[in-house]
Amino acid sequence: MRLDIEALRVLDVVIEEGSFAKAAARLHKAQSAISYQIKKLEDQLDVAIFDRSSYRAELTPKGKALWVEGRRLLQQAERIEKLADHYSEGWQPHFDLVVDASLPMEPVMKAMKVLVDREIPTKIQVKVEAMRGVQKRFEQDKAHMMLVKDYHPSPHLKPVPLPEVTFVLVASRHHALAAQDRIDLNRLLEHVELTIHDSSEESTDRLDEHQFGGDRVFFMHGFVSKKSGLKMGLGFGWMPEFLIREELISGELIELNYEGGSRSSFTPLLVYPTDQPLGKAGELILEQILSEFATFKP
Amino acid sequence: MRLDIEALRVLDVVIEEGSFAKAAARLHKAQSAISYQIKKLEDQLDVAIFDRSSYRAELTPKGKALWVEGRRLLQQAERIEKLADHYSEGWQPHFDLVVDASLPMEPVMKAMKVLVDREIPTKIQVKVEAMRGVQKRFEQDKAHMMLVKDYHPSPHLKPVPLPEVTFVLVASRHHALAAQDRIDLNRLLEHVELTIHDSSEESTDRLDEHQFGGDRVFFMHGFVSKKSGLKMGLGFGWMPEFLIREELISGELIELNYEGGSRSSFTPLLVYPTDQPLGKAGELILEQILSEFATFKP
DNA sequence: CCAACACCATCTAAAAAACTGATAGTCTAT
DNA sequence: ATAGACTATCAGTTTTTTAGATGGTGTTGG
Repeated sequence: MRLDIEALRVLDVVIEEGSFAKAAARLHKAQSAISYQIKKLEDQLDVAIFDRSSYRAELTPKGKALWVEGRRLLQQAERIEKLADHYSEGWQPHFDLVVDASLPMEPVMKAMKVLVDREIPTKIQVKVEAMRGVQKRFEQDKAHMMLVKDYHPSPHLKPVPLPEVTFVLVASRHHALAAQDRIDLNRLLEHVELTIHDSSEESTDRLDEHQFGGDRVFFMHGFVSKKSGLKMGLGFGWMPEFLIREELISGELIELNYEGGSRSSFTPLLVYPTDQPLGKAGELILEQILSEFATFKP
Repeated sequence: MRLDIEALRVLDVVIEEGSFAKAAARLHKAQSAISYQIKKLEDQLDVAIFDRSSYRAELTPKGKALWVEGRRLLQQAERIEKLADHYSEGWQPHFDLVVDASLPMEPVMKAMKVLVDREIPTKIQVKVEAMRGVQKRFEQDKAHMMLVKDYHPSPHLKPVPLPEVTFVLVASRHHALAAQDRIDLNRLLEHVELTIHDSSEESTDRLDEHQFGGDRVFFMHGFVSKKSGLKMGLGFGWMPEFLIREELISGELIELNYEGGSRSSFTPLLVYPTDQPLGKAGELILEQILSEFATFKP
């Protein structure tokens, strides 16, 4: 017979109350039951927890050390029970959110902070991916929600529109294209294009709508490195407007005068599966993200 | 009925083995006993841990999360059992050692490091005190050992001599006394004496043997601050030779030419009570400290 | 396609553990 | 001294846990 929790619970109460008898009263048990549990614990651990030589049973140093460890175990037990309670109340253990890198992170972060502050029992994971990698990750991880620029529709997926995001075609002010007027596609293709590396590996064949397909395309690993590549004049490329607002104002990055249009807007979508309920955490996250995006001004 | 460890143990084995039946085999129990324990756990926590809709019982996400928490509880339970085992093997929960500040700490530290490296289950506490504070703390805390310069003998205390420690009467080279020849006591008392504050408060009346009792005595809070006080020329005072060896060689501190003798040696003692066994940890500590002191060359 | 197998739930009876209530011994305080 | 508070222990009862048997369901391999 191995260590069991009940004995530790009894030990804890005995020490708190100061005597077996009082502990029995508090636990609504007979005093003999307390004696039994303590004796059992001592037999199991083969340690004298109480010193019976004096009148009142006194805690030995070893007993005290074991008590301290026992309390840690009881705390862990309570954690588990509380966790299970949360589950019964409709909280899920996990909530996975996949976000397209071209969307502003700030409202997502703010929404997460609100949830963290509320001490939600659900463990929330946010994964940032690019292009087709978003939906791939969403399906692969069986995630609960994604924020995307574009996605493969399905009867099981419900989209909710988010505020528009504008992309601008830019290059460094020192870049050859920066000074040119009425640039056509061929002219553009003579230069290096910077784009984001699709996080779903193999698909080098498919092109994103914000990608021209010239001979020399540099794949960057996120908008942060893409932006610094653009700033150092490595090439030209599309950038979300909210990420380069300052550089456009300061003139560090120049909006290209491209014939096909140097601006392009799209409506990002919040997508979630309808074949399973969002759950308590999901509803909250949905609500928070929508509210944060609604008030978001970059 | 509350959460119990046995159910978590069963859950863990079931998940490891992949099926109720295999878990039953490994635990030398009937398969129905496994079913019972898992069902009980699910009832207690009111959470579906396994999904029985498919052929093999599959762990649900909630079940997995609870399993992870359950394992932490099992680990804590093992900790407790192991701790109790150590106790049965003669290890004590605590070992308190009080050390006089005028003794070299290096061998003590080295001895402690050896014990820590051996991963002794006993929690060792070292407390450094000064003068009469050493024995006071020893008695007050019912410590298991002390390293002292001097102590009140008792039939229950056994002393073991340690290598000699030499005290030197010194002052800064810039101090008025530094240049003087054949200093007598009266001359000495004209100057400020630096000494260590006895850590047993009230006893301002009793003087340590290394204390002259002039009008202006500065009480420092340890040999470190005493040394810096001496170096900045605040006064004169006794210092253990091993602590100021470098300063004596460099001439930063000068050994005073005092009539009564500028050097004084004593034999520090390792003292422990004989009315209770030292225990496994105590024996080891005794052995280590003696060996470290024996080989200690400052 | 079917037979052999592996999986799990459920039932009953039996074993084990935990508890109660009573009693006795010990110590404290008045 | 005596009442009161403390714990150990015992016998008997209740509760929990287990084994063993059975049945339904799904898988696998000839």
